[in-house]
Amino acid sequence: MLLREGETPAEVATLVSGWAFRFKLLPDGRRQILSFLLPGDLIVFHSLHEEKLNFSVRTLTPVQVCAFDAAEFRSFLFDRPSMRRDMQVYCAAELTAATETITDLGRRLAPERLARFILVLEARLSRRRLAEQGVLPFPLRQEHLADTLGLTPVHVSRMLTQFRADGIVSVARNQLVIRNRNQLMNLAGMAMRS
Amino acid sequence: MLLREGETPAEVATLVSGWAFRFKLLPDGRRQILSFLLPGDLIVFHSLHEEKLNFSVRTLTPVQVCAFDAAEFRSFLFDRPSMRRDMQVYCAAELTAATETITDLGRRLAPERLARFILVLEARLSRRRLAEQGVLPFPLRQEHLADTLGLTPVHVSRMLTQFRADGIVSVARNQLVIRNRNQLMNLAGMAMRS
DNA sequence: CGTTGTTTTGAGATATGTCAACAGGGGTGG
DNA sequence: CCACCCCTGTTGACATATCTCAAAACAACG
Repeated sequence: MLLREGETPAEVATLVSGWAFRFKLLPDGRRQILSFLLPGDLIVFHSLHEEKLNFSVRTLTPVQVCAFDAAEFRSFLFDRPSMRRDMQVYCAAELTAATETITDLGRRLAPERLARFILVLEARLSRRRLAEQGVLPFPLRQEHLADTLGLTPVHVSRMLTQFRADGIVSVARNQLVIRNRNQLMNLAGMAMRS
Repeated sequence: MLLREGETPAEVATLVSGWAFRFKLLPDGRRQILSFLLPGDLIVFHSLHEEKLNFSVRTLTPVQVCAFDAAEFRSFLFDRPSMRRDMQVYCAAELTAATETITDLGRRLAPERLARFILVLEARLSRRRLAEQGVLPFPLRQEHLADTLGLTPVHVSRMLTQFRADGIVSVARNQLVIRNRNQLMNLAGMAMRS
């Protein structure tokens, strides 16, 4: 466990290696995973300018982080125009991602959500050269998928076995392979317009 | 209709009076409302630093807007430290709101979602002195509620009549009154500690 | 090899969706 | 001022996606 909702961390950190995820816990134990953090991501970016963290963060694999003093980091950002620009872009990107997630959870069915999740994860990993040719590292348990997609672990299991049966993906321990990208994109409602 | 997804608006605007909402439309017609814009809100804040808008915006009531040249506005922001700070705070707030919405859609049942929606709407309106004592202007049709909460209009209707029957709220044309705040907060899972 | 944590499978339950008919309200035109 | 109409909301019967519970099969791991 890296950070707990409600804290005011004195440090800001960057994920150097490994995976983590941001999530919220409801009083009755339900959990919603907000996003996964990959190498290169700023860990508390989302609450950089809030009093208190409004989510928790937890590691998924062993990680290496690189920490900065929070106040120092903020003023550093504040003073450097190029950094400032970067942060704004980063912020816009996060808002865009959140927007997509909201649409997924509010208006898409389970198989659609799963398909999109896989595709956007692959895209993020590819950009970092962590995935090639539809082969991605995949440290998530089905419970993580469930808590990300707003589903139940058993329903995730059923959909994954369905996906496998249809030859769309294969997922072994810690590795996911996209076997039929067309079909996956169809399911995701991402038609290829040439 | 104010703005369409995919556009690159040359102007940035502030909502002076009236209500609008941001939403995404899926190819098959499903719609997800992302947020409502109230007087004082920046209309394209969420895509201020993106190439293209990744959502559409539409008015809910007649509105007055105050427009600025986008490029000018950006450099204005960029140069003024106090403005910059404001934007960062605004951005953090939006991210926090998005986080809540994701949790609502992913992990809460319909009545919970509805209760919370009403309460956070009231809070936003109160801060602007647009609501007093649990009486709020309410220009939404049930279809808007449905598209916000990831539900169906008929299910929203059922829940609202239930809420009314339980004496929790009453909603007439364009006005919603919170009649039993305790019960509403319970439903919302916002227990009052102390 | 046991043990513990994860995934799979099945049967049955439930929240929410669909379809369709009806009711009310408020505008519009005659 | 009335009659009509369209839009929105309501209600009922039924359909379905997803959940729950529980057991069994697997996998990882000491």
